[in-house]
Parts: sequence; C-alpha cells; structure tokens
Amino acid sequence: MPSTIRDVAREAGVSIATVSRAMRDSTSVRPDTRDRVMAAARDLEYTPSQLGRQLAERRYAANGIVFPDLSGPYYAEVVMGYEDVAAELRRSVLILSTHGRADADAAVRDMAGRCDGLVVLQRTVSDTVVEQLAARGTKVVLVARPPVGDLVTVNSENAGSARALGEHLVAGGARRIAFVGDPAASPDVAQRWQGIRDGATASGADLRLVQCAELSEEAGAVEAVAMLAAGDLPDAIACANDELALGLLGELRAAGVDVPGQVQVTGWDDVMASRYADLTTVRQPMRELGATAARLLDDLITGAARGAGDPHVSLPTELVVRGTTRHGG
Amino acid sequence: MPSTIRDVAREAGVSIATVSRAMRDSTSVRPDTRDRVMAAARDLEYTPSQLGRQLAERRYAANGIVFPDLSGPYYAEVVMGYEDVAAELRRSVLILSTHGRADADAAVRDMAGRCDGLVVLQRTVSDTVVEQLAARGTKVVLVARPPVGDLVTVNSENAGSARALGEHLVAGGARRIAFVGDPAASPDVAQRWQGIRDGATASGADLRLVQCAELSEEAGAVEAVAMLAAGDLPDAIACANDELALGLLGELRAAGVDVPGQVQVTGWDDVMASRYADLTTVRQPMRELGATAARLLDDLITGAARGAGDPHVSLPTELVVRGTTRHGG
DNA sequence: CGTCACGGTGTAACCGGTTACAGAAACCGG
DNA sequence: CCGGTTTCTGTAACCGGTTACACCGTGACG
Repeated sequence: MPSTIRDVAREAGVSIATVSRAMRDSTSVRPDTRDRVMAAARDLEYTPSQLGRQLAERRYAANGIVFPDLSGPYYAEVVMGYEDVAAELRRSVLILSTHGRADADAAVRDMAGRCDGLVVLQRTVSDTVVEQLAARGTKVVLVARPPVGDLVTVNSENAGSARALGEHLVAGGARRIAFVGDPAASPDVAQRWQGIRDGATASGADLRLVQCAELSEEAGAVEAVAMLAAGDLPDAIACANDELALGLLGELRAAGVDVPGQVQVTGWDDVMASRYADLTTVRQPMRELGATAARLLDDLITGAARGAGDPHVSLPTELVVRGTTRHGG
Repeated sequence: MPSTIRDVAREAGVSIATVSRAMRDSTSVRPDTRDRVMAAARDLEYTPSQLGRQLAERRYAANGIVFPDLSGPYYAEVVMGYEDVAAELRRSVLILSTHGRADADAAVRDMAGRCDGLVVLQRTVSDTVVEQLAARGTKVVLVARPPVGDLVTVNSENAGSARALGEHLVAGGARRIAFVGDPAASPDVAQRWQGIRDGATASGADLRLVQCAELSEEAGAVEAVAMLAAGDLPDAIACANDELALGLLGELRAAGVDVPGQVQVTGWDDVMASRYADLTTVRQPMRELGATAARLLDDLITGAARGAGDPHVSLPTELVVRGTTRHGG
C-alpha cells in the first residue's frame, strides 16, 4: 500500500536511481531535480522501505540482545544501557528472552538473520550455536558468559569485591559463613564464591556452600526456612544475588532473627529493593555492561580496531555496606 | 559470505524454486529430491535470509514496542509480558526507548519500517505520527495512552481502585490529603487523581494537588523536603506511582516522621521495592498489559476479528494494603 | 572548432528469497 | 498403447531498494 521508489520516480519524472540518490545524498543530484523528487516524495508520503534498503546494502542496521529474563531488575538495566548506545549509533534493537524456551537456539538463529551482530547474556545460547553464528559472519559479544574461542567478552569484576565482602563479614565478627548459590551455574557466581572464600578463609573463618540453583526471592525464602528448621544458623549468609538475599532476609526477620546481630546477610547486584531492605551488597555497573557491549559490538561491525588489545573487558564493582552487616567490627 | 539459495540449488542440482519449496513445505516435493536439497543445505550451512524472505512475502514477522524508559520496573514488566507472547506467536521483537530523545518520531518511523505492527506505551509518540503509521498500514495498539481515532487501546483500570484507595485513607483517619503527581502528564495519573478525590471527598475529606511532573524517587524526596520545610504535613500523601512514594517515604522517615501514625503514604504499581518498604499501593497487572497488547496486535496483523467488540480493553487492578496506611480505622 | 573532462541522469544488474505459470514426467483407467 | 490427470520441477517475474556503468550535454581549453 505505501508508495515505492518507482511511484516517486514516475511522479517526479525521473528514474529510480535519481530518486535513490536524491533521498540519500544531496551532492551528485542537481538542486532543482532534488527538489522535484523531494516534493513528489512528500506528496506520496514516501518512506523508503528498510527491507529493500537492507537487502541491497547487505546490512541490517540492527543489533540483537539475548538474555534469560527481564523479570528482575538486573537484565532490564543491562538491556537499557545497550539500547541507549545502540540508538545513539542509529541501530535498531531486537530482543530475545530465552526464558525457559526449548527452541531458544532456533530463535537465536532466526534473530541472527535479522541483525548485523548480537550480544549474548549469560549462558542463554550454547557454545555450538555461538560458534556457528560467529563463523557465519554475525558479530558476537558475550556478556557475563564464559568465553568461546576468542570472541569479545564483557564482565564485571567479581573476585576483588567478593574478597572484600568476605573480609568485611569476618571483620564484623563472622566465623562460620554460608554461601547460598550454585557456582556451577555461572562463572559469575563461581567467582563470587571463590572470592568470598578467599577473603573469609584468609582471615581464619569458615565458608560452606549451600547449593541453590535458582536465584529468586522464593528460593531465598526456601533456604531460610531450611536453615531455621535445621536450627543451625551460621554467623553470616552471603547470597549469590540480591533477590536470593531479599527472600532469605524476609523469612529470617519474620522468624524474629536479629539481623545483623545474630546473622549477617549480604547479596549481590544492588537492585533497587535492596536499598529499602537495607541490604549490604555489591553494586554492579549494569547499564555500563550493556553500553560497553554495544560499543564493542559496533566496533566489530564497523570494523573499527579500537579493541585491538585484550578482547576481554572487565568492569569494576563496588562493595555497598548497609544495615544487614556489622560495620567497623 | 553465508551461502544463498542459489548455492544450494547448484549443489543439489535443482532449481532455486525447488530449494525454496523443500525448505518450507514438505509436500509438493518428492521425498528423494527433498533429501538431496536438505543434504546440500546442511553441507553449505545454509540458513534462508530473513531479509529476502520478508521482502518477497511482504511481511516482517516482527513487532515493535515503544516505551519511555526501562529504568523503573514498570515498563520492563510490560515489555516482558509482550515479548513472551510475541515469541509464542513466533514474531521477533524490536524495542525502542524514547527516553529523552529529540528524534523519537523519526526513530519510530524507522521502526515502523521494520515490523508489521507496534505497541505504543504512554505518550511516547505524538498523535500525528501514530495516525500516519496507522494510515500507512502499520498496525498499532496503544497502551496506557490516550486513544487516537478508533485505534485499539489497553489500559489498566484506575478509577475504581483509586476510589477505594481514597476511602481507605479516610477510613484510616485522614482529613487532609495531598496527591503528588501531574494529572496532565498522563490519563492514568489523571484517573488516579480523580478517583482518589472522589473516594476522599465523598467521605468528607479534603484533597489537594501537589504538582509534580517527574515520577522518580528523586522527585519524591524533593517533594518531601518541601513539605517538611513548609511545616504543613497533611494526614495522608497519595503518590502517582511507587517510585515517587518510595523517595518521599525515605525522606519522611529520615526526618523522624511517624508513618503511618502522623502521615499515611501510598503509591501505585506495586513494584518489588514496595514490598520491602512496606508501602500501601495498587497492584497493576503489568505483564498482562504487555501480553494483552501483543495478542490484540497479532489479531490486527493476522486479520482475526476477535476484538470485534469494544476496541478499548481495561484490565483490573487491586488495592494492596501494607504498613504505610492505617488499617481498619 | 574539435576535444576532453566532468557533472547529472538513466539503464540494468544486482541483493536473496517466493510463487504464478508452464512444461515434463509419472501414473491412471480404458 | 493412448489420452488425461496428477505430481513434480524449472523458468522467470516479482518484492523495493542500491549502484556500476554507459551516456549525454555542457563548459573549458588548446
């Protein structure tokens, strides 16, 4: 229904090549011809079809981003940072949440057929598919995901802050510390676990692992109930992320446990709710993660050699001490 | 670089038409031919170009969604609900955050050139552009936005819950109530303001408006400081959304004000942080909003007449009473 | 005045698929 | 064994743009 370049050409009495030229560069077309074309385009409400253009130019001017879920605040922030930069670079953004979908790989392949490059958050896409895409020429940047080949990755620094967190807990008097999470689930969690252990054990405390795969408030509540039932509360509980910690914290407080007097509790991410729950945590630069990934991806697509150095970028994090841990000590 | 349909045709010793047919429907191609084609496709790692396909079929199999921002939890949830349904319907999702961008209209037009239909949240797109898009054949669904022409809209019910909220505050003993927000900013806020006023005044209380355009924690904090400075606290403060209320609440509590003893405070949306701040609020079905919009949009695109009735859908909301208001009365 | 350079424009060949139409091959009953 | 279907496949014309190349007219220069 919308008018095409040929309609405009007919209306303006020129060839389609001239219309194309008039629409995209002002040089190489005589001013009066250009005006005639523009007038015709306006009359016909002509908007060049992105599709035709993309096919001819063999570029999409679009980027994708694949993430597990948008329900927590974490990914939303990353996506936001990504979209922001992408829009600045005049590229459209396609999103794909793999959630629990079985056909995630197929969906990702489909998406790859619609954009010049994409960012993969976490383990949402298998190594094989990532490699295939990269081999086919789709540019890929991995965020918070184990590296594949020598693809560019962006992560936030975990080890340092985790260590600081471990030391902070011990300084607050903790001797027996529990870490709630699943180090096997993601390298991020593994690094947090490792770092906290380093910090805690170096100071002579004990760290034990409470295996917990899901990182939700519900899972946190479940773990809290289990610990209370076992009647064996540690001095401190370090959670793999904030949502887990918030769920756990709610349950502990409901049970009348004194936090941080009896048990210290920490999370990771510094989501909005943590400020209100007064939860000690580690702030991740979520928007920066997305923004950085977008820029690196653009470099790859445009062929800029900015990232000639290390293809593995790591962004700093920051320990945020609040009321669920003991200060000073 | 990736192989095309012609490569596969050559490899398999058939014509491109046969390849096309073999790839998309299993009937109408002899099994052994089909196998040859599939084998060739596998060998060459052939994936049909979405671009070519879309151009030929004159459909994008993609939907867009335009929203102001993803920083709060509200839009993220709506987008999530939208993406979920879209993925189910096998459509890709394009996102566009208008944030503070000056060229938002141009970006939306560009987006419209990449999808069969799109959803517009709030006032992110001007009436003129919405009308143009609709006229050009792009299907449009409006969410939480004033109607344009007879386009389909999806909203959550505001008036009823707002009225209930007003009555609840009065039942808690409030005589002088302040509403913080800007009814002119969005019809949602206008309806909340109106509804709360109805509920409050019917019970003999007073409602005054504290004009505040921005709906952020910062803005809420600013308003709280202003009220404290003026030394004239009302009995209750109803905020246009949760973030505003949370910011305000933080400041009041920091100043030693007794909530809800001295002042009752309410928000709107029921974001995650509100549970931890123990904020009385109204729950909106955010995911449903997105999901419903996605389904209605799909109906429009596929031409299903499901929505033959009223093109204005309204989803129910629910008053959530917590600790920042006085129960019972 | 002939030639050359150059700016402006049109023709036509792409980009990578889908599909109407026609023709070939296989199958059927008589 | 033949005519008529039916089933399969190929040819070619799209979809809506971009762009290499050829062409034409003009002004400058020798």
